Amino acid sequence: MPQAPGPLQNHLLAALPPTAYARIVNHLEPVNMTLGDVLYESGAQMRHVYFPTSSIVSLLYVMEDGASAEIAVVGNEGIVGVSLFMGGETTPSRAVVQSAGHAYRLKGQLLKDEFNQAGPMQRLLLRYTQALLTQMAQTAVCNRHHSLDQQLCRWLLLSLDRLPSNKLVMTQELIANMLGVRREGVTEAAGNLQRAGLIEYHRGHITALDRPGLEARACECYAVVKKESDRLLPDLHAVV
Amino acid sequence: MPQAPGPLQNHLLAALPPTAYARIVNHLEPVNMTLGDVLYESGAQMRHVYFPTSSIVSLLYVMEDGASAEIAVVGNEGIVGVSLFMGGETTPSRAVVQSAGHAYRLKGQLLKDEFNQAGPMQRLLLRYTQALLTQMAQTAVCNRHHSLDQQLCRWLLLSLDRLPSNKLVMTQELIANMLGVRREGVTEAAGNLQRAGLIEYHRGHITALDRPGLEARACECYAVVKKESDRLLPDLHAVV
DNA sequence: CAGGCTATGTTCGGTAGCGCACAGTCTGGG
DNA sequence: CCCAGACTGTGCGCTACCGAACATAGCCTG
Repeated sequence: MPQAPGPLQNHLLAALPPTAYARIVNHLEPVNMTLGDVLYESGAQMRHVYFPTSSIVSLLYVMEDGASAEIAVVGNEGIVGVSLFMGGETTPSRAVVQSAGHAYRLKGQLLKDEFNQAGPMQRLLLRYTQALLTQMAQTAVCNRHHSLDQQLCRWLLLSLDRLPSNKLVMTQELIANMLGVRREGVTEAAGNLQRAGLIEYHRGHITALDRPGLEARACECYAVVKKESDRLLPDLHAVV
Repeated sequence: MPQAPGPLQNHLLAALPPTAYARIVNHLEPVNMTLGDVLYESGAQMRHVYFPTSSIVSLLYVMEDGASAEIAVVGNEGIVGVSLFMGGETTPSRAVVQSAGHAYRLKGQLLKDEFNQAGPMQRLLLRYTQALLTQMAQTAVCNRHHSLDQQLCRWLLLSLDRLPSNKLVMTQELIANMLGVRREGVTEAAGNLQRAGLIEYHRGHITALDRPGLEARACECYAVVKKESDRLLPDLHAVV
């Protein structure tokens, strides 16, 4: 793996004013995020929050019978562990690394202290949480109304938005877990996209070939989430 | 309609310490909520937040083609308009009165001022928002995995929890809009429940006959949301 | 008390996705 | 270099739900 990206690759950290950033920077620990790592288990107490830089984390709900569904996805635009500062301390969902890479983590108490200053960190985190809310809402709508083809496009786009390249490492089996569908269904949908020349699939490696094509094929859900994220979240001014 | 319930019928207002409550009580305006009233349109600026007392409000997402899906439901346990204090000011969803009754509303700026005191009101609203997050997440899961029968049970229970009696006024057509399914599907599912002796249905009037039976027939989603709400939200100590 | 509207019930063909079984095919480790 | 295991592709029958069309029944209003 190449040189670990700096903390400012995370948009939230990058958007903090220097004084706020200075208060926490020495407490940020770099973490290697390996595919499949479980950051939080459902209902478990969280010790840290995570600021992904080059990794992607999925928030999943796992049902009693083992079936699962992705609730939301978090990359370098966000933070994993909102329930810490929202006051609940835990959530009924699980956080799993969906795409390997790096992140910085911060002790929960330090984040809460900073949040409780009611300054820029609080404003930033709350706006991010609202974006997360929109993503969850749109996931619910999408699960209700849209075809697997469309949902796969949405999912690919959400992931691609959080990665520097147009390639992602992800088996159909894992995608099926995220989307809460059968593996065979993903095989078929991915085959459709491949035949349409939108992606190239090869044993756990997906390359997006035609991003506008994917956007055209996705349902409106992707655009809604994207637009709302762009509206709510600050631009990344300082890229280190 | 009988005597309007007092503000303390809303659990959030009731949980405020006297000093915080005193700051806003004179600004609370009673509102009559009629079935179908639209409190907020998607993307519109919100002037007020609403604290339901005896009414229920649905948060809906309406798609480009007119199809809709309920994202979450808010009753006397909560507040309508979280995006105001979360910092986004608007959301892509619509808030519609699903069950007629009363509410108190508060000017947006006053709520924001109180929220920004970073006191009990803030803690309360954030915990409520986390409960809302859980509800949305579970809606997404439920839409993915559960049968219409189960979803209808979940939906009925969520509504019944927010009403004083075991009756609700709601046509199958409206339920279908909420759940994002066909009206005929609701007819069939409701027929199943009626034949099982769980509910009685009569031209827009539903009476729950066997609540434990409904809970047994609902999917785990209802229990998850309920449990998490109970955990996150304060008990209603002062009932006026 | 007639007529119209609203709400509910029923039917029927079509389809997306499920569950299962199994067949290829790539790849890394011994 | 070879084989076990991981990954992907296919083919069934099945079910839940969709879309549309239509039938009935309660309720209100004139």
